[in-house]
Amino acid sequence: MEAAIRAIAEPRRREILRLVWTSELAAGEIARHFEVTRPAISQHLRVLKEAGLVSERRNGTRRLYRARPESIAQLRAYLESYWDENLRLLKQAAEQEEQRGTRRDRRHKGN
Amino acid sequence: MEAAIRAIAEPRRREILRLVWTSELAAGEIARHFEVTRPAISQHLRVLKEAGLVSERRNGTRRLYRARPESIAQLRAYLESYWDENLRLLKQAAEQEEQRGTRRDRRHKGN
DNA sequence: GCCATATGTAAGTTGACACTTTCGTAAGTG
DNA sequence: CACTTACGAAAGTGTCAACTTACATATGGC
Repeated sequence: MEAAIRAIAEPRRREILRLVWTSELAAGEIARHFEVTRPAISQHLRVLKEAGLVSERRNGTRRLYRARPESIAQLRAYLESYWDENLRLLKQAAEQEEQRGTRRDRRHKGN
Repeated sequence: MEAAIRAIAEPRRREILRLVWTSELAAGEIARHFEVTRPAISQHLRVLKEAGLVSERRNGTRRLYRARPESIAQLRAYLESYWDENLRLLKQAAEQEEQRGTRRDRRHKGN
């Protein structure tokens, strides 16, 4: 999961991921979309693969890559839970604040 | 935006962000939650601040940090649109595939 | 078997980055 | 005005990451 976040933090990898989202593409075809050298893309593909975000399939001399929807969904869910958990904490804090407010007059007035 | 993604790709910064999500905290208080030195946290705070994810307010000798919900929401929206846009492309591709399928018998039979 | 095609791997370079230790500085406290 | 507290800034270090240029490897066609 940690690897997945780091993987998509790199803009080029987000683009690659988008490319193989809808169709299986060979490494060379992917590389043709960019201005960097092919090995550079190869390395990005490895990062994406090790993060579980893409799958690789060999066909003849070519290697076909495609996005793995489940792992992507997992990553997405992780981030969602991050935002949501924090939002929950925020709400909770607000409620406790309110609680303290309504209870204030019950405390003995010192303090 | 790019800066924001890179900012939250770092686990420690995600933790910091979570800490200041619900309450404004001084740099020192934040640092106390971690095992690294205070300057290290100070640097993380700067990254978060430059990414717009936290705001800084000075009060006496202290600097109080707190999460900026709007920018966080923006980041979240950016990621959402990334997933959604891709999902849309995926659906579209599937539909076109289906289109091609139903139209196949209308094409003159060669090929 | 020979040659082209498609691709990963290795090694080296450069820059970024997460840290540390040291120093500077501004605000409170006696 | 010293002294402490709360910080960021500067400078140095080790590691990692995104590249590049070779090179190795596997498949397919002739």
